[in-house]
Amino acid sequence: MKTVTITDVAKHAGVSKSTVSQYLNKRYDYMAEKTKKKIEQAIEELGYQPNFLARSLKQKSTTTIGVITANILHVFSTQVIRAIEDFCNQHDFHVIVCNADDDAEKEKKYMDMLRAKQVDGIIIFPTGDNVETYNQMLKENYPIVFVDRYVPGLEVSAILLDNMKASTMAVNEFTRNGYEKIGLILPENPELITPRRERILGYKEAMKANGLTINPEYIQSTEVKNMQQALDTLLALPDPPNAIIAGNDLALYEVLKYTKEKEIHIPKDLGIVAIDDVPFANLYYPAITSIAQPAFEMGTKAAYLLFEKINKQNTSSEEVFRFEPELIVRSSLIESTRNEGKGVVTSEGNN
Amino acid sequence: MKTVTITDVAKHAGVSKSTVSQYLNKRYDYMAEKTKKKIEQAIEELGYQPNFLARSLKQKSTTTIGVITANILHVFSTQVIRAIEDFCNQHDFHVIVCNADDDAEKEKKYMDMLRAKQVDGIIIFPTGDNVETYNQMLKENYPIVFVDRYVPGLEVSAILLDNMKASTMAVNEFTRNGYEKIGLILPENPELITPRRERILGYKEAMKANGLTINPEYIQSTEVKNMQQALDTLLALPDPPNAIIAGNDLALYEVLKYTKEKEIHIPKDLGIVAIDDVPFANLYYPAITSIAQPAFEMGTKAAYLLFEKINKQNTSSEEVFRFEPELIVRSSLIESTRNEGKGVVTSEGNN
DNA sequence: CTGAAAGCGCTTACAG
DNA sequence: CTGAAAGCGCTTACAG
Repeated sequence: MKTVTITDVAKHAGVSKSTVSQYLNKRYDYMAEKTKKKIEQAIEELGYQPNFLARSLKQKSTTTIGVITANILHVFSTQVIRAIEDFCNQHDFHVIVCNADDDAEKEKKYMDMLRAKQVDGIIIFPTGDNVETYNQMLKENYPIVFVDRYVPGLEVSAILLDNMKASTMAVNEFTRNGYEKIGLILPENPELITPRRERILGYKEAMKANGLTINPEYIQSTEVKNMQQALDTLLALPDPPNAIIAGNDLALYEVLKYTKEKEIHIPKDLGIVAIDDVPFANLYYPAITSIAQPAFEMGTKAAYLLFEKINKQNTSSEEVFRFEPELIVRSSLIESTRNEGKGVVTSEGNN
Repeated sequence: MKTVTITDVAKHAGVSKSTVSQYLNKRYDYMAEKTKKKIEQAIEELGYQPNFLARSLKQKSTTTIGVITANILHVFSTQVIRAIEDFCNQHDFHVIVCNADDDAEKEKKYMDMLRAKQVDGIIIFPTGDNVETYNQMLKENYPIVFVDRYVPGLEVSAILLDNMKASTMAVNEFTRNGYEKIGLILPENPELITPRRERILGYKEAMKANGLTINPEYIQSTEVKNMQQALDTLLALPDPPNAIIAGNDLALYEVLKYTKEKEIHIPKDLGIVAIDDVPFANLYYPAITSIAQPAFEMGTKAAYLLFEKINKQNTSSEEVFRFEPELIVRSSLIESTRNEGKGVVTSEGNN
């Protein structure tokens, strides 16, 4: 099946390519009705479909963006991508999805190829390990936006959770109910990965603010596959915690797996607060008190920001946007008798 | 920042564009060492990055494919996409992800634009409502593969779960343990959506095969938002089921939400088997007996098949591939004392 | 071993 | 109101 081009249409309709092109781009300003009709008919008869690639080459826009995420299997990433895709679809853009798996080399390969393919911009959950490339894009004024993580020292717009606040909320929810021995478990690499670093920091500060001492052994940052053991260690301490903050969804899975296997009762034996609200937190026995992040708003904002850059509307300096976490009180810790009413305490997102 | 092109490199290196192009495509056969060096250096000095678009226009391949899924938020879709993306990445392809939301118009728009952008092929979870476009692509020999669903009467390669077998397994797991009053709940539109249609069919046949009568009221196929009510209806029946098959992950969420709210005890009051194994099925109290589908293998196979078509290796007729579901026995139904050993009964996927 | 020329399928001033 | 021409940034026979 030979592909039919604009030249074929022009011939068939007895007009020039230019005119057909005008038609396609809806520049009817000075177009005779019958010319329109002729072209319309030629297109119909030949089953012509414009080649977007050729147009992109000329117009220097592919109406396509790239998203480089750590791993699309994480619920948060999926939700962010969904929001981005929705936004893009409304603007007739497409999104190329890439999984960098926290691997700097993969990330670099994706960034390079995506740009070679002339995507109009890239949204990245950065590994943080390709500073040179990030910088190069910045220098070229190539539209990029970071999500979930930022890279210190780089002037890139970033969409982040207020992670300090998230762990503060978690700690406070415990202390408010009389807990003092609060552990924290989350995946490895807190130096590199913004949310992990900040959540640990926020935890520490909140502990201090509550007049509690920080026991370094109470903080377990480790590979997911070692978490069962980390939990063993944590609970075998001479003075073990009676409360645990699951630093993200992966950590929560591991904690629940552990408590189930060891028949540790929540909240009687152990109180739990999870950062990242997963769909089943509400269905669990007991329902898990969580700190939710507004994934959809964050994704939408990222897309919005990228579009501003693409359209050069925002030549202002790069900014960091912090989104508010939301505490969803459920039943995974024992409530002390206290003055405050029971129920959902929320703080609305600002963006 | 003016973008630097192959012409600039040629000038800078003192050679022709053709030679630079040869270099870029690693056709060194007859290239003098010093020519290579000169070009290499010019590229380095200018920070040249080839424009893939221009190449694609000429070579008629974008090394990009499209995936049109119903909704990336569904765990199954996410897993399939992850597998596809992995496969593509290994072959230096990219994937554009689209959410059709079971909306035929959205699907059509995506199909059209994706082709206009000259993607090399498309993997679709079809709505089934764009037969004309599907047919057109087929006629043009445009590479497409269907996943999860197929469209009757269309000769398109499709990757499907053996849905009949999945519900048969679910029914048998119940009957084997003495259950006879088995309900089925799943989302609406069983006429259109293959897995739903087939799961109902498989359920009916398995009931018959077990000598059980089919009570139409036991089958609830309804919008997700009406499922709570459907469950009410189901359990308010004069002779209500004591076992329910959740026809997919969404249905399972609704069932668990319902049982939790109504304080219905699983498995004492109600036995549950879920089709689609969700990550938390294993963590739930009680752990949910599930029929898993091999999402990753299915995604990989879809990508593999599409690549065969793209490379014209597979000009043979279109085929339907059925993947084997796997029964994972857990604790959401009461086991009768019986001869078979307890434990995980699996049937391996074949592909 | 390397270069000139044509071409991929469009768009866009510009001329008439 | 419409067309001829140049150009987007590459690749690819072909000639020398």
